[in-house]
Order: sequence, then C-alpha cells, then structure tokens
Amino acid sequence: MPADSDLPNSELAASKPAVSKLPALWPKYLDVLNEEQRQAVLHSGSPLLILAGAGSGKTRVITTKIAWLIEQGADPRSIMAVTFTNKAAKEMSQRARQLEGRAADVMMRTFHSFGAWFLRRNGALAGLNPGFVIYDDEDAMSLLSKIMEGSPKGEVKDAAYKISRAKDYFLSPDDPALAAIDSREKFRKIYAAYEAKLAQIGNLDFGDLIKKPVEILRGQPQVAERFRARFSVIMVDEYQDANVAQFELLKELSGGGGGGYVCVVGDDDQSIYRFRGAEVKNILDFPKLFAGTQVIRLEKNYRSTPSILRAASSVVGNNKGRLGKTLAAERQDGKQPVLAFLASQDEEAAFCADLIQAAVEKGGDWAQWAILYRTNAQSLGFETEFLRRGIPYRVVGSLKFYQREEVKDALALLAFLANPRDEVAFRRVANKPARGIGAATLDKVVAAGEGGDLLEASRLAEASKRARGGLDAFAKVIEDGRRVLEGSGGVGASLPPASSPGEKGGLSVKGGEGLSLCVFRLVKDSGLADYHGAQDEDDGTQRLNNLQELVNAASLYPLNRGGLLDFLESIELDRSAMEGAGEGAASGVSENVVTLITFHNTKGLEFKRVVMTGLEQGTFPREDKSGEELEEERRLFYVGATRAMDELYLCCCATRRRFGSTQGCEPSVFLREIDKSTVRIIGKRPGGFAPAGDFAQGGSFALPAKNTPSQDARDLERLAGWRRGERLFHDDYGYGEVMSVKASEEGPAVQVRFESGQELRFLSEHQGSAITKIRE
DNA sequence: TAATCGATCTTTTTT
DNA sequence: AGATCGATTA
Repeated sequence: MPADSDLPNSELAASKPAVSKLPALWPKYLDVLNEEQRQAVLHSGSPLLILAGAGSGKTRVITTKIAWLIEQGADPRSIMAVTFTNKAAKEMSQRARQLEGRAADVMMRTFHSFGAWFLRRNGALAGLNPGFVIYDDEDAMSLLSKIMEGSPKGEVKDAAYKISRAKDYFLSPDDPALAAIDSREKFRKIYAAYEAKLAQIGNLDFGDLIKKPVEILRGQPQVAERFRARFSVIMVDEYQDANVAQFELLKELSGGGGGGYVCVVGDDDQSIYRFRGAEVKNILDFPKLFAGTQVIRLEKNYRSTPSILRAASSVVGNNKGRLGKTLAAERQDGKQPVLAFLASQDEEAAFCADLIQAAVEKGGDWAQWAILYRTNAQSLGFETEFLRRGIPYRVVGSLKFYQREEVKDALALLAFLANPRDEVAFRRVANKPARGIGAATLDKVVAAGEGGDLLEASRLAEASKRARGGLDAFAKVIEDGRRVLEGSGGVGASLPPASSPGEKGGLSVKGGEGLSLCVFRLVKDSGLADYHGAQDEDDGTQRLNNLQELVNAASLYPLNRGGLLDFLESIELDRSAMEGAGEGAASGVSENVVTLITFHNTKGLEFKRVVMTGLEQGTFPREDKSGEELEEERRLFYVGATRAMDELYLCCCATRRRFGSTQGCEPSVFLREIDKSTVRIIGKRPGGFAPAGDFAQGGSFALPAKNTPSQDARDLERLAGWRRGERLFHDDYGYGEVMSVKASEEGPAVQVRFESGQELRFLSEHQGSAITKIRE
C-alpha cells in the first residue's frame, strides 16, 4: 500500500543521496550488476535517462536504485515510481521490497492511479467533485452519444476517440493546437459540450486523471510547491509510452528538473502505444527538456538466446525512426527459433498444444509457455483446443469481466449511489429490469434534475402513473442502498436486507462483510440479480455468478462512502484486479498454467518458451498498416519475440476464419524480414514443394520416385498438389504464381513466376521447404 | 413500451 | 458466424 498522505516530508525531502560506506548487504546487491547498471543505480544529481534494451535488467536497476536511495537515507515516502500498468507497478513494488522492506512506503503507482490519488485530495481546490467516479471509454461514449444525439454511431465513436487523443496531448477545447486532431469548429464544440457535461455530472474520464492534475499544479502554485517538497525522487518506467500530458505532469511534479531528482527508463524500440497518444519524442527530446541529462545505455541482454535476439533484431532493424541500439546477447545459444507454416488456425492451435504437451511430458511446467496473439479475439481457438485436451491455461487481461452487461449494470447502481448526478449510470439502470420507465420518462427526469441530483428528480419529476411507480421503486432501491452504506439509518441500516442473505436466488453475502452488504442489497433489491439469473436459466450463461464475484470482491472494502469510491476506482483503474478472485483459488500466487496473452500485454514479462501466432498479413501486421503505423507493429513484434528466454516459435497459417468465412492469408511481412539463418522452417504444408536443381540447398529431400511420363496434365497437377494459376509465397523469393506443371526426371515439376519477374522450377512434395500455398 | 426480425458490421492494442 | 442495431410490429 502506498503512502496515503501528501504532506511534505520537509526534513527528509532535502536529503540527497550521497555515495558513502556500504551496509553489509549492499556489496551483494551491487555485485550482481554490470558496469552500466551499477552506474545507473549509483547515479545522482542531474536528470537521468536510462535507455534500456529488452531484457537488459531494467526492473532490477529501478528496484535496486529505489532500495539504494532508501539505504542512503532518503525517506521512502519522498520517492515516487510511476509505471503504465498495474502489473508492472505491483511487480516493481514487490521486488523493491525484497531488497529493502521500507520500499513498501514508496509511492508506486500507474500514472492514472496517481492522478486519481492526487485528485481525490486536491481536486476540490479546482472545483472538482472529490467523490468523482471514473468513466471508462464505454461510459464516455454513452455520454457523448447523448450530446451528439441523432449522429450516426461511427461519428460518435470518432469524436470520442479524438477527445481522448486531445486529452493525451493536453489540449483543451479552446486550444488552437486542437486543429491538429480535428480542425472543424464542430468538433471543438462537441468537445466543449462534453467537458461541460462531465463537469456538471462531476465525474472524470481517463484523460482527466492526467490532464486535471497538471492544470491544478499549474494553477495552484502552493499545491505544486507542496508536491515538489513531498517528492524528491521521481522515476518513470516504460517512458517510451508516456504521452504529452504525462510528460507535462512529470515536468510539473519535478519542477522541470530544477527541483527533485528525475530518472526515466525506456526503450524506443518498445514503444507500442502511439495509437493512444504515446510520443516517442518524449524519450528522444528528454535530454533537451531536462537540462544536464545524463544518458546511460543498458545494452546487454540477459534474457534470450542469441538466435532469438537476432531474429527479433532483424525485424525491428527495418524501422527507420530509431535511436538505434545494439543489444548484445550474454547467453549461450540454444534451440533455434522455429518458423512453422500451418494450414489453418485450427492446426495452429493443435500445433501449439502438441508443442506444449510434448514439453510437459518431458518434465516441463505449463507455466513456461506463453501463446501470443495480436487481438484478444484470437484467444478463443486456443481456449477451445486447450480445454479439449486438458491443458491448463489462463487468459491475461481480456478484461471481459468488467465489460459484461450484468457487471456494468451492477457497477452503474454503485456509481449512481456514489454520485446521484451520474446521468450515464442513471440511464443505464433506472429501467433495468423493466419498470415501465421509457426513454421519454428518462429524458424528463434528467431535464427536471437540471444537472443536479437525479435521485431527487426521479421522486419529483412528472411522469405517467406507470412510470411514476417505476421511478419510485428505483429511487427506493437507491435510498435503501444509501442507508445501508451510511449505516446511520438506525432501523434500516443494520437490518438484514429485505430478501435475507444466504440462499434465495443463488446470490449470497458471505458473512455480510463490508461493502458486500451494500452491493448485495442493491443488486438483489433492484431486481438485477433475478433478471440476470433468469437469463442464465434461458441460455446457460454465468451472469449470476459474475454478480456474485462482484459482491465477493466488495467484501474487501469498508462499508462506507470512502469504501465505495475506492472499490469503484480500483475496478476502473485495474481491470485485472479481480482475476482469480472468484474461484477461491489462492490468488496472487502464480499457478502452473499456460499463458494466453496479447502482444501488447506481454510488455515487461518474460517466458521460457514463447509462441507468436497469427503471423499473417492482415492479422499481424493488422490490415494495411504502413509508415509509422507499420513501424509500431514491427516494434510490437520485437516486444513479443524478446519475451522469450529459451525457445521461440512463430506460426503462420495459410487460412484463417474472418467474419465467418475462411480466407487465404499471405505470410506476414515480418517473416520476409526475419533473418532466415536464425530460424528453422518447418511446415506440414499441403502442396508444399521443394526447390529443384540449384535451389535444392542441403536438407534431406525425399524426392518422389514415381514418374510416369504418360500422365496427362490433370493427373500431374493432382500428383504435384498444384494447379496452374495458384498463388504461393516463397521465403526467399516472395510471392509467385504457378505457370505450369510438367513431368520431369525427378517427378512432377512446377514452374513459378515470382513478382520480381523471375521464373523458377521446383519439385513438388517436399517437407520443410520454403514455400507456402496461398488459399483463397 | 417491448419484442422480433432482418440488415449491418465486426477485430486493434490499454489506463 | 455471431453480435449489435434499428426499424417494424404487437
């Protein structure tokens, strides 16, 4: 748990680390570091930029540095370490504590979590509602669609995206630079209206969690002073993913480098969040904006074998906009990376399952394996196959749980309880389950509320008799919930819920602990539990179970307003928070299971064995990415490949189901770019064939002996597995088309013309060759 | 106001 | 293929 007060630690804030005598353990901690790592740990004074390649011991450096600073006398509470993901924050905190127990008091959070923390304490100064609830993208969309009523969904989506980007770039509606995002006056107005509405409701979106703190720090010098005094050390991990607003926040908190000590760590080759505003420029320009910056490069890779590293580097090397690092492998070479051509995505799943099962039979752990894919949707095929074969797995961060309708509904009830001005939440649940409140009535209530308390408004607003009954019922649910929460309602408060907890309806409160009681009460009394429970009956879903999980998760929070806000915040900011919370399994402890994960989510992780799947044009890289976007995809490939310690597998399918129909795929450009000498190519490729004559380099060729000169063309084509006009991909020559199939002394031979214009003759039926058939 | 049936997309990636 | 959306109908 991070320190919870923002009071300055004046007496300690000033204590700058001074290199002096080392306590007993320290030689050990420092000895395991290489020269550059040690320099980075011991560095002090000027701003520091650590350019850390993949697997170069970045986290070790940061955590050791934190421990070192504490050891040197810095107050842990004066140190702030910011990351981008909760997972990274947790790991950093854990590892730092292993080195130095007092690191538990260091503020280690994500940027957004820090922003929320800051705003709860200082937002009131800027007229913000300290009881704000955080809107996710979906909530922001529904708010916007109300503002843009009548516009097609696509336009609303577009506007929502642009507003989000605008905030990433620290642009307000009145900023002239907003034109860089959308120059239309119409957009500026929409953005302004959205901001006004959000302010009136008193809630915040993700972008606000960064942007508002900057505005407060700029507008309220005394607050800025307090924070600069409080934090004398600020460290940022994964700095290549910082957006402009986050950079501004860093500047304000650190006093522009003139105040505390600033240390950022990043790798331009691993910048993969440009699409949401990350600016590699931040890392390139850091030395310019923080005067006197010292740069330390960590270029020794301790994670991967040389051939894995070479494969990864050969691809990312095709990018133009790079600082250019040369990562040196410190490990001995091991198993060559394998490039496998598969016939279909089903074979891909089977291939992965085969690999894993074979390895586990030889005594390996499931947990050594990770399956990587570009989009979350791809996890399904693997899940099905693994389930069938009994391979234990875990899908990381598919964030499905909080996107589920029933969970969003329950959260909306809580959000409305926390903030009765929350129009989005109100509209979502007021008539759920149906209480006879239609769209017209909802509008009436919102209008009557005039941006104020909608609970009050639902009591007072004019409505038809039927709608009146519905509104009263809804209001009662919320009022009861409030009474439970405040515990001050005398009679009503400590009383058991109207429907007693325990059995009925399948939903229960375990021991009636904490906030669970309130969540249970709301979900039950609103009728949501029964409503979704009925759905389960109909189509065998698990909605009630999901609601139960939510109720259980709430038990960790106290039954009061603060607990409610904390609960909602933790859910919005850390969607993985609930993983494993439900099954009662020992949470936290890593289980022995295979990891299914998107490329993006693997950042900062490592696995002994990694399978990169879906390496086809259109899947990875996605669609027609080009220019800077293609470079980002390439970096994503690099991130994925460098997660592997011992073994790396690359899969490319000849066909893939997309939108219902099966389509032929061409191999990813990344496979053309990859250094072929570092990978072993395999593939039970139907119709695959071997290069003939001069091109039959090495390898064991099982040439078909049969050769019947009398065969007609059709037989030959069947024998060869190729027809005239078919398209194919050759690892060395690229795309080509079959011109003819003829008999030869060595068996059926296929004449291929490549895009380059070059024509080559190949023999058919060969294993392990360099050609893939492209299926339409 | 709610339910039902076609038409129309859908898949980025995350805080 | 499946979900989602919107217009049409009860």
